[in-house]
Amino acid sequence: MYRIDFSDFFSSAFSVDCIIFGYSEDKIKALLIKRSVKPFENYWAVPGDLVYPDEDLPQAAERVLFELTGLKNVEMHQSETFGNPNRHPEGRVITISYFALIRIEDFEVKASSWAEEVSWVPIFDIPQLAFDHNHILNSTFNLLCQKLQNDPICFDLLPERFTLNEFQKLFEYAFQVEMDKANFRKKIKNIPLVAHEEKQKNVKHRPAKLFSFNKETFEKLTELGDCRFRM
Amino acid sequence: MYRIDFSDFFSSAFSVDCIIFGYSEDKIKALLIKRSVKPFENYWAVPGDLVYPDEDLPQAAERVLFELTGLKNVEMHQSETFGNPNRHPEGRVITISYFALIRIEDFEVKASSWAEEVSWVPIFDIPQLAFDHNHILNSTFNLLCQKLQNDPICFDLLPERFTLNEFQKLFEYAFQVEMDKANFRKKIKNIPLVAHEEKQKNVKHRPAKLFSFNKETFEKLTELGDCRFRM
DNA sequence: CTAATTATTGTTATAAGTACAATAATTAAC
DNA sequence: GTTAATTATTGTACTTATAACAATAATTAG
Repeated sequence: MYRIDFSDFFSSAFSVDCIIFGYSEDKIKALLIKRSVKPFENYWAVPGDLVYPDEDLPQAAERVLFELTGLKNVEMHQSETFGNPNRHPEGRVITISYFALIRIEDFEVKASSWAEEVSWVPIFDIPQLAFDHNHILNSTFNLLCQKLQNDPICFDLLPERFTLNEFQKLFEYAFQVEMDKANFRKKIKNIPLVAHEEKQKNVKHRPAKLFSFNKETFEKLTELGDCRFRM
Repeated sequence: MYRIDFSDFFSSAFSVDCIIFGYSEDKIKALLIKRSVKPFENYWAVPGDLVYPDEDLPQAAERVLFELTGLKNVEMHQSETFGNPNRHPEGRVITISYFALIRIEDFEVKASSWAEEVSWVPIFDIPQLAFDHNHILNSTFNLLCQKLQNDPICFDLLPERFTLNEFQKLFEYAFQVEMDKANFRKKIKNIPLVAHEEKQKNVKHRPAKLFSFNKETFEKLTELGDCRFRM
């Protein structure tokens, strides 16, 4: 027996918002779209849209991201849910935010559907966004920073082959600090990076060696207790 | 201009589920209720219910928790959102889970509304629960373990005055490991605990000194960079 | 007063973190 | 070629943290 009329509650909608992080030119960036529809027409926003009534949330996030930006095959992680009754001017819309980390250079983005433009914007240079998207983005970036400290997800942002300096500068940018090169190398020395013969190109100084990260190797070591990622 | 009929999407409901963690008898426990209504009548479950159409999510979590268990004035934190289209047998219900950490001995819980019974159950002895509540609870406990390692939230579970052994056993239980007493004390020596004259009572051996944790003191030190909680 | 029990503090060795210095490899200018 | 400029990489000395284990201290129960 139900205590109240169940159907009274079916008067809300859900959306997903996708925060896509990338890293280039020593900066962590987020993928934004320019809205061509009301409300907040012509505002920059995080890609997001309503979820179909029978659609699972991660699938919705993938679909919406693809429709607006052309991005597909990116691994999405849930971050936070925003449900203030007034957050959407047209009705009660609760939004579940998802985030992904991608290698900017491996993907091509292209505005489509009601997205007029797409752009990678450095996380510390975000303009005023539609809805409560500044709040959503900030909150998700904080979560990213948490995760950067406890899981080896930085390698999802770095190119497949990277220099130790690119690696270091990712953390310097995220936490807005300067780090000592020698000490950074000591700190990461138990992460099983693969060193390649190949070197950095097109630089006007001594080129740095390139490294890559193998997730499987890392996880094997972690299981044995021989390795733990902590920054 | 909208691209499709906006109102078509308003056909879902949402709920909040409240995971309340406590610590007693050297065990981390979760507060469960026994359902007296369908569906899943007579199953144990996490306290949770539908959100009113104009209600904010944290408020809904507080209200629902109070209605079912009599608990109030607990600080709720959002954890994760579960939206599988089939998770609720009666329709599309997306649930946002919240968790709180309380000192069991400071609160009284009492079943009410459609909760027939309430009980504190050790986290490693949870029975089969209603809906996808086992999944929700496990996932939230994992989140708790993450947070236990990076923030001084263990002191929300411990009594206001605690022994170093109670402190240690909280971590031993959470991570199911044994720790060396002497080394544990060294590890926590930069956490600014207040030592009291008062000692443990009603034990049949040398009583331990009681300590307490001052959040403000801790946060001042943290800002200065003199202190960082990591376990 | 003594045994039992747990609290608390020490010891030693090894590993990690910090600040700074030295050396190595490359390009560009001459 | 030789050299200056630039950045990569490695090293040194000192301080702190971690780990395994041992010793001492305070209390209760008898």
